Amino acid sequence: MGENLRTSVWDEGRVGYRTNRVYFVLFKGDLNYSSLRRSEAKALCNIDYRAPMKKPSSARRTKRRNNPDATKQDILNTATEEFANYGLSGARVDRIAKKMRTSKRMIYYYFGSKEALYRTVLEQAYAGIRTSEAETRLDSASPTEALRQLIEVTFDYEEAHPDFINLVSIENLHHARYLAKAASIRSLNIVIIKRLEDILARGRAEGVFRSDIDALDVHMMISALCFFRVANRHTFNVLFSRDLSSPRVRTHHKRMISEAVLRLLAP
Amino acid sequence: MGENLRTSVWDEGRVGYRTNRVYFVLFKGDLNYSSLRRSEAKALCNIDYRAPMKKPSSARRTKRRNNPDATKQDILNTATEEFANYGLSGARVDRIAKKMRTSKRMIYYYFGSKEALYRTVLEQAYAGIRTSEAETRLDSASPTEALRQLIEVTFDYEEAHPDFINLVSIENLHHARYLAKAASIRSLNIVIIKRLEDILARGRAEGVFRSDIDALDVHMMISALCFFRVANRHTFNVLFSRDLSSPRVRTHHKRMISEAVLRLLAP
DNA sequence: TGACATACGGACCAGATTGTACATTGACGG
DNA sequence: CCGTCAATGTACAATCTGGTCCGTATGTCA
Repeated sequence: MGENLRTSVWDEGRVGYRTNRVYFVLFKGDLNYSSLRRSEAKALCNIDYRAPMKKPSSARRTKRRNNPDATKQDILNTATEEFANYGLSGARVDRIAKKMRTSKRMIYYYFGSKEALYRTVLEQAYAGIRTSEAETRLDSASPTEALRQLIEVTFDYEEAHPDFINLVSIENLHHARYLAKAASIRSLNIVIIKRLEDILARGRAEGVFRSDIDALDVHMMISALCFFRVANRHTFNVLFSRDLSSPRVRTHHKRMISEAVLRLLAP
Repeated sequence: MGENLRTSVWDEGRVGYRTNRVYFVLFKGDLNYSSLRRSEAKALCNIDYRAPMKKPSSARRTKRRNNPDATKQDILNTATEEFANYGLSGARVDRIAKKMRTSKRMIYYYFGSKEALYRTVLEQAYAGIRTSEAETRLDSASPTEALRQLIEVTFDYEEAHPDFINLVSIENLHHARYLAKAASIRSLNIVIIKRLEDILARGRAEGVFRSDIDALDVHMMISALCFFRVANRHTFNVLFSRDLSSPRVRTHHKRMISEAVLRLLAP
């Protein structure tokens, strides 16, 4: 390569960091070309290489406070919003960095890569809904009332967390590849199924629920009805001019969904 | 620009199309830089500009067949798959080009930009499902039977077209921004609502349907239940180990969904 | 107080990706 | 045949973007 290469740099030209000059090189002998790194250029051209290094803009330079936990959570919160809005490929690390109080460097310091950050965001989001469900107590009531309460909790949570809904949609577009790597999530989700099974068993014993529809079916049905309203509200609104997030519609649908599930479960 | 610019080209250098040489330029006076176009370089440097032109690799050079319509449709089909699998930002124009029988150039020739291509793909996909629905005749039967048939048609179509489902999810992540630009789509979708209204009206007249749930509610419910099974099958499978696309589950759910809607509508 | 590990900032690199410049080739009317 | 224009192929160019280099600051423990 060396002998096939010739370089030329302007008079008074310094090839270096933040200089006003830009240099270019020519190759002979093949179709490929490439610009040189500064270090290569330095060696090849024997240029005075002085990195000017900015003066730290003295004025508005607040004292740095080390706070690893806050930094980490700041990154996660900002990233959740970014990934939920733009997807994994659409999300921009630079944009996350700009919105944070810290720098892009820290994303890589704490999470290693964009993909790893996405995975962490996903895990945190799933943990959110499941622990929220787990915290609501509803054992006392009748099976019918317990089920209605469970439905309403799901409805309310999904209404209140469109970011989570988006993340689930996005993850499905990825064939749940990243979710599959988060083993912890699975055990969290078993809980809600166990709970549903419990309610269903009680209802069947009392003769108020049929037995050819199992807990997973019911969970799917509840999820489907609640999820769609949030996930697809934009296309629905564009196509049919009905705003699914308006209070009136929300109240109506909340009752309707409960009723649909309960009616279906009647023997 | 002219006076701030100095150029240099190698001895015996021809700056031109497919030449072995590459030229570089230096700017003075500001931080920006840019390489020159060939044509600019030609003018500025007074270089002998002779485009060498590749010899057409004689051997495997099949005769070109002009076929604009086929080319266009080839692009659209390939792009549909790509966008459905990767989303708008995740899709790669180069990857589409590679899968096609034609070149990337043609995408820009016919569609202008990646985004415009996406918009066309979206319109075509929506047109697909609505015309498919419009083609099924189901006026003869009783309201209950007509509704059941409509549900099953929707169910079957969405099962058979996961690409369409993905595109809808993707479009919702974009807040339906691109769908909103496709005015034609809206009128297509009104048709199915009109049809539902018709069935509901007949059913109410016969006293078999309640009247506090309207066509849009019913459409949402049907869509939600059918859509979720396809859209969220991956996360569902990972979390609960139930394959929603298996024939057994499909049959079960198809019946269950019809029943859920019909039971809800009963007075 | 000073050494060491952890936390941090910002320029900048390298490769990926969209889009374009510029050429040739095919089809078709005259 | 020949001019013209739509259709097509190839090699770039411009830019965007994930990720890293290298240097500095902060805290803490002996």
